Amino acid sequence: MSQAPGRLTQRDIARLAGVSQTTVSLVLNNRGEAGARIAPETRDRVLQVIRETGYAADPLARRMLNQLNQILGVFTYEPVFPSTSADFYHPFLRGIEESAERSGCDLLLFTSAPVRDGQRRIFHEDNRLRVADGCVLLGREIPSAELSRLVAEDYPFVCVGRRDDADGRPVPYVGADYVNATAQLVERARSLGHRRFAFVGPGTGAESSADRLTGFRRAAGADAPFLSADAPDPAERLARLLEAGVTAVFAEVEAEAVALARAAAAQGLSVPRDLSMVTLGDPTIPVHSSLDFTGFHIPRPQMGQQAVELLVDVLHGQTSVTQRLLDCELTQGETLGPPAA
Amino acid sequence: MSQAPGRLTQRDIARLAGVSQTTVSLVLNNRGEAGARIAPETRDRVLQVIRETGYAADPLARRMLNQLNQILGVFTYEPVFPSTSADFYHPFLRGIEESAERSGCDLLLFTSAPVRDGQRRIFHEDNRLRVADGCVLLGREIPSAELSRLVAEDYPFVCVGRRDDADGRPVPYVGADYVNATAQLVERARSLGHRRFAFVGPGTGAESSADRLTGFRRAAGADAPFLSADAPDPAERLARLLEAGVTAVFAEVEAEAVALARAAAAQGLSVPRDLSMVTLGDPTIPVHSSLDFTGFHIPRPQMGQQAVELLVDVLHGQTSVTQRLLDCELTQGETLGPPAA
DNA sequence: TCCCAGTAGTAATTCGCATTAGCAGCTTGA
DNA sequence: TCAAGCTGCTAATGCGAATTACTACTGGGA
Repeated sequence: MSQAPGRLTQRDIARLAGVSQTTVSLVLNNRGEAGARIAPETRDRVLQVIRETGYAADPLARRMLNQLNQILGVFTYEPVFPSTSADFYHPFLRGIEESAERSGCDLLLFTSAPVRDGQRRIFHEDNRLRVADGCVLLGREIPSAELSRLVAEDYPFVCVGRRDDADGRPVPYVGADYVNATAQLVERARSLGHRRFAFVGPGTGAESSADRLTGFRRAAGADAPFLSADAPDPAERLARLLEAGVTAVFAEVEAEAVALARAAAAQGLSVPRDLSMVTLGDPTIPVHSSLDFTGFHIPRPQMGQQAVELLVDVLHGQTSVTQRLLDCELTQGETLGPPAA
Repeated sequence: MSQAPGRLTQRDIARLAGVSQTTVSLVLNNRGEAGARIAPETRDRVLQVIRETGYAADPLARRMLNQLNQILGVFTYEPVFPSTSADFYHPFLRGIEESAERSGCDLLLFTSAPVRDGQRRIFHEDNRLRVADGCVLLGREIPSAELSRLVAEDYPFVCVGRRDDADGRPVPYVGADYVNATAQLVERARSLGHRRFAFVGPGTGAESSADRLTGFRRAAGADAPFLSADAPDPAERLARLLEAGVTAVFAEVEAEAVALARAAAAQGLSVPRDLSMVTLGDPTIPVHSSLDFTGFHIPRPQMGQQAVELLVDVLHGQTSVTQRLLDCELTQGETLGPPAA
């Protein structure tokens, strides 16, 4: 019915060049020279028509035959261009874009995925994942059901951020080594003389949360206090920490660190003189604070970049290692100092 | 490669239910009741098998039939996710994304377009424009040669931002009415008592520049001073304006307004007491300034949104009006006041 | 003169699904 | 009794591109 006005097909090209559709296809796919049993003269004629018309193969038709289209999908669990959290997601996307450009691929944003229960879902009636050759997945938390299904269907994809196995099968990813970065920060605190550490934050749910807690526990000991930030009042949380004799606090979220620091200031305590404070990664939500926190940087652009590179390798069957962890750079900051004597 | 091994097809379902593929298709598509001449018994049997197997139609195959791929291209003349200028382009893209989501389309970013002469080009060897059903074009300045070719090829596209005709043929766009917004600001200044106005900025090149100058001239008179910001020294430009007796300056670019204001302050002049200053649109480059400029807002998200809507309409042959101008909202600000007596 | 090999192209088929045309078998109606 | 009209299903076709199988032609050697 709704006839696409100008969609050109190989038949059109064939007609214009006075050859068969097969010939057009051969010209396009044996571009090199090997095995192409097409006279140079003919090939040039066909290519000329293609150039003049700007013909490009229908990606759907090609995917029907399991061909690659140089199209990489990008699936985000939040809108790509939001006002909030833009600052956080952007660097990943910048890396993705950069890498896609280098490998000559176009990026397909799956904006068609409808939001359900406040989240986008990959799998829905009419999911168009297969339009892309493969897909990069971006999101703090990715429902494991979706991951399982992707793995089960053998769909080529790479997550940005480490992921747990899905149904016992490894999930391809390029992640940041939060475990190690967190552990290193604890060690740094220890070498400054701290002995009582505490972790404040969710610590569960997303892998990124769990990894930070894991790193903390590894270095601080399994019995070090772990405070989920549920308690409504920062002052109360601070009080509990001080009661426990904690001298160095590791906050998963920068916002929490800021809240605690403020509560401390309200009590006349100063950071880091009376209490050291470390944040575990770049803020997801922009926070206003004059404090230059000690912590680490997440190598976001690199993660995006390498995710695309890995995906391309996977698509070309050029790799068997599908999981990469990148180091985080520790930042000096000014919120970690020796404990009060 | 990416074909899931055990992927079910209607043929499989048909075999399992002991019917033909056609029947399966009919059962699935005439679900309602109209025209479906399938015995309830048969239909139930088919549905049963579908339920048991979890079969889902391949969306690619479906889309093959109704000619539209639901892929909208987005061509930007700069990278989409840069660190600089992100603030300016983002709102457009947010609108585009939002609208694409609503119309169930995916967005294809043409990251594969190579950069030549410091700019991306649509048309290059092997351009993949036609992979998408149509395309949204984003950029301050779009080479008219490219526009001409798009129009000539009858390729469905919509520009964000007004564009001049290409080779005498109208270019589809959703733009902002800079002419009117600028003229209104001049009128506002006039009603405050100003009589000598000046326009500072390129004023030519991109349509967006030209439109502002046009609006300015329309309201201020063709002989009002127009200063291209070429002169290297802001102080010098300021001097020239004051010499000419100008009391209200209309700066195309916020950065220029800031520079002039600074130069004025250096001479002990204050804005708006000694000199009124108006900026014509949101800053393209973030500028640090404590001044809250009088000017207007560009309805960027709306422009992006409507560009997609228009494109979709064009693709469905549902519209003949392919040019839209949106109003800009004037901002009060504090840099426009009555002229010094 | 005939056969084999090589060259340059085309017809036919495939992917998974929707749609159209059509084919049996069973009522009706006159 | 037979054409006309249903009912319930299937064969055939098409979407656009890739691939396989095949054909038509040209030379060269014996």
